[in-house]
Amino acid sequence: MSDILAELEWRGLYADCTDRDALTKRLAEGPVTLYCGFDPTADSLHVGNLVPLLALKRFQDAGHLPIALAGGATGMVGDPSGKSDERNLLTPDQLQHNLDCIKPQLARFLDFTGAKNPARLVNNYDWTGTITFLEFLRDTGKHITVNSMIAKDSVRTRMEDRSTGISFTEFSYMLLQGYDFSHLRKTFNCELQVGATDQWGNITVGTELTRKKLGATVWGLVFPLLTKSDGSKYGKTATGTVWLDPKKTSPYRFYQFFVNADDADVIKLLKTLTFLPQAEITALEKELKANPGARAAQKALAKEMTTLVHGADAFAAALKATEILFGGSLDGVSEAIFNDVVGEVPTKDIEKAKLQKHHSHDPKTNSATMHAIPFFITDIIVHAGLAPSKGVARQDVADGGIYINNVRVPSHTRIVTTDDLLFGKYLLLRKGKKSYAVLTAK
RNA sequence: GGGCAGGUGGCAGAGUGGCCAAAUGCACGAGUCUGUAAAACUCGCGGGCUUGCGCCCUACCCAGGUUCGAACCCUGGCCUGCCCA
Repeated sequence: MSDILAELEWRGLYADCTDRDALTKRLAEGPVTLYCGFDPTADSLHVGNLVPLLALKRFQDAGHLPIALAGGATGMVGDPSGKSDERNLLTPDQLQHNLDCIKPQLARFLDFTGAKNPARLVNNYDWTGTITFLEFLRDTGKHITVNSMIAKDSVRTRMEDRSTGISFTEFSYMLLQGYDFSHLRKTFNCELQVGATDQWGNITVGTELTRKKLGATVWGLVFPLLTKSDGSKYGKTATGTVWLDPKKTSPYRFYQFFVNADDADVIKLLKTLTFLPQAEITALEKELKANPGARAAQKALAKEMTTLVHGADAFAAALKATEILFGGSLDGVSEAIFNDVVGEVPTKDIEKAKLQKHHSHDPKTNSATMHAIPFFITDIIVHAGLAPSKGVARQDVADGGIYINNVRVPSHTRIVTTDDLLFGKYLLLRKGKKSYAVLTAK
């Protein structure tokens, strides 16, 4: 059994542990059952969830038994950790939907079939949902003092915040999560809970509760929050969160997200998010230093992540689309090749009838009055989702940031016609350097 | 239940009767430079119309009111914090 803690530490995944020496010893003795919880706050996991999720896999690969916990109960309450505002409660329907979406995502990365150390997927609603309030107060609440609860960072920051405060509901969250730990210890002999550092307070409630209720020693281990070099949270882009669900974030976008990693972040990301061995990452680090322009590390990262999350085929398709779009001129690109791009980048349909060729293309003559509803470039951009409004689209064109088929659009009075279609049906739009969209004329 | 403070754009935070679509910072978008990087610099950043000057609409918790005119004053709500009971 390899030294998983050392491995995690090298990868920058070790932030803190409730008792490192004891845990190290215990891990060396044999397989340990461990768990990590994921609350169904959205209908998909996102890149930020990957660190703890992949950590479960790392443990499994090292011979331990991971439990992925879907927070059907905790999700009903809302974790105040790291949140500056009280959150709106999700409706039971939303929760159930989110839960249904997240479960397969959790299952995807773990092996449930192995004979030796199969993974488990549980839902804490199954054991929390039936507990009565009084039972909870007597059997669980009694063990934890409010004094210690108030001292937790997640609570204190909210208590110090002059404008929001914290509701009793969210305040109680840590007890619920702590209860999970003791329950899992009792039913599955789960001895370790892992999570991001913002879970530290919740985890220690669990270890304390387990000790007091069961007289058992369990451990907590936390990973650093995934942050960028500037300290901001990772996994958010301009367009929003990078989701694991391909319907919410296409594999192409997913790939692009990682290809765009900063030099300052990419090595850290390789360590924390991939399973690439140490030697390979060290080599990439050297390569990055020697020849940063080649961005080999970013490409390797994007490849690993896309393959891991979406599979080899999706990666191949994303790569192909990338090579075409970022390969320079579109000249000489055949329809067959271009077809590979369609569907990889965001695609929208457009009515071909409305793109009919107009007699005059001269913007100065104000063709708008001569033809029925011509398609101005600004309309097209908004339609394609590259700009939120026509005003912004107009500005983008004025800045020189809009391209049709990789040719810069000179004026927002530019009218789009069937002449612009590639292969008689596609329109390739680009905003800035790297935002692409394809419109398909039908 | 009472007293006090406060609720402004994605966030932070000015403004406290007309000069306010609202300072400043952050975030974000485009441009230049590059390497689909970072930093720097320029421009933009509620919506619509306009080549442009500019024009129109909707906005400063909600609902009313005072006023020629309100984010700003008044009344009544709702929400939050602090203190007292």
